[in-house]
Amino acid sequence: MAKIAPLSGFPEFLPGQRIVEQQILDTVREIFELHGFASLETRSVEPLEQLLRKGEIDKEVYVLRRLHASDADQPSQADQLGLHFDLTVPLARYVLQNAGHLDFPFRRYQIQKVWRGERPQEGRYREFTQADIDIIGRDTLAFHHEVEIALVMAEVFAALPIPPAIIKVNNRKLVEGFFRGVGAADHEAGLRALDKLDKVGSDRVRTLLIDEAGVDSDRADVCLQMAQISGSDGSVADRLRGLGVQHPLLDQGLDELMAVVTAAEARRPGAVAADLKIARGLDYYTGTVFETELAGFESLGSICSGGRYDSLATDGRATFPGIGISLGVSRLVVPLLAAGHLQASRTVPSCVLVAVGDESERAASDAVADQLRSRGISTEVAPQAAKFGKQIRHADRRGIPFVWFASADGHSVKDIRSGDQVDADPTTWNPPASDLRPTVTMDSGQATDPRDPQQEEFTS
RNA sequence: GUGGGUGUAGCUCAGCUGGUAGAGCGCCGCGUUGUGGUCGCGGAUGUCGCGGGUUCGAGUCCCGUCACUCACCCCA
Repeated sequence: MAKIAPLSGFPEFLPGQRIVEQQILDTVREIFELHGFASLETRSVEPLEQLLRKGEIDKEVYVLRRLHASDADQPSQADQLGLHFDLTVPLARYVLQNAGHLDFPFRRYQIQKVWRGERPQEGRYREFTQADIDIIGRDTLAFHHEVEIALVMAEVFAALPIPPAIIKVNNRKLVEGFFRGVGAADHEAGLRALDKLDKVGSDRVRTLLIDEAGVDSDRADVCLQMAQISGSDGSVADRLRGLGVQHPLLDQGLDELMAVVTAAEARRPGAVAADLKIARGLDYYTGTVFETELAGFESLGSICSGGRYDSLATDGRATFPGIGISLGVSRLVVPLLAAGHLQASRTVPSCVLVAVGDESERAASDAVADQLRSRGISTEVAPQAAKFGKQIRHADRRGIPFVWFASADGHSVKDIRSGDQVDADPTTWNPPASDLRPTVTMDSGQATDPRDPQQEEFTS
């Protein structure tokens, strides 16, 4: 029999892994809604023209084509449909389209698949799930939302059974002002160079700054010093000012950066830190930018990124500035599962397996199952009236904690982990609350409830 | 798109200079004739990625191809 190979970059889960992902998605959704973000789903496709605004053809967009389309009705680029590669561009289109029906500032979350036609690697996929929150204003958007957005994500990280995640913040105005202040010819090239600091080291970045960004060789070191500044208190501003670079944009960016960092530090210490080397590739960001580093998984890159965009959407009369951040659910979950750090307590939702003594007694077992289900206990009935040993094994393989035995003498339920078996009444029996649903465990033996912010510390 | 690595049982892998394919784990059965897990004994499983070539003979050598994977680029 021919083996079906997996399709690279299109991750799929086994049932137990899917349970982990679903619980994480449930937690994300719950916290987003706790903060009043409304759910939105946009279509999977946008006109190619919309996706490629500013003529960037380097974006790896998957296009959609009818199998039976003839060469004659080859659509123009304007009509061609592409799968969206993020959730921000569709949001911009949606806001313009529905501006008359929306109330501003408009707060929405969106958890959907996106597609990018890139070469896959660990943590980067061709089809993956993003969880976005954005706040969109009409003409203006108050600055405090930038703090709010970061703190909502920080709350998500605190609630998830994952290693510590730190949101790194920088500001485009600050960096641009800095590069103007040191007389760089191309501040965008400078940005890209600094972004590589962790990867290629300061010597190579110095070369890039000089060759690509046009920084004078004697000022390249000042840029490197700037890039090495990070922290979550006022010393960040002091160290930056100590470098002596002057530019109005730099001052404005620094004020904004410090406002985000100090406000976040006051409300959730340790969750957010300034880091002046982070750049963010996407070109529509105009101020605050976010990246998130997952402890022990730094090589994945950012698991959650976003920022402020002043002019992503405009209809000529009004502009719609926004602030948003996007959690790469797949980038977070797939590597943690692959490394074996996350485990579900079982591979099925079932809390109870009702044994079947003989096929002639199946109806009685079904009745027990229905009684348990009516009280919210996920229950399945044994597929065969096999030996009880096999039925217990059926439950054991799947991690189902309880097996129910019904006989003419009465009912009993066995906790197959302890082996304890007790008489029970299907109309009143309840499992311990912790067994009602599958639980997600981080590493070995540490049960964590994704909804419980008091989760265990990650140990690697 | 560019460059490197790897394809052998369900999984992880061994298989030397060519000589008819192996281990561990898992799976199935029995011991234990209707209460699993431990233990013991027994058993099943392969187009050796695919196509071609060299050879008496190819998992092994050569060519091609596909897939997976890592790095660059870029990003969640």
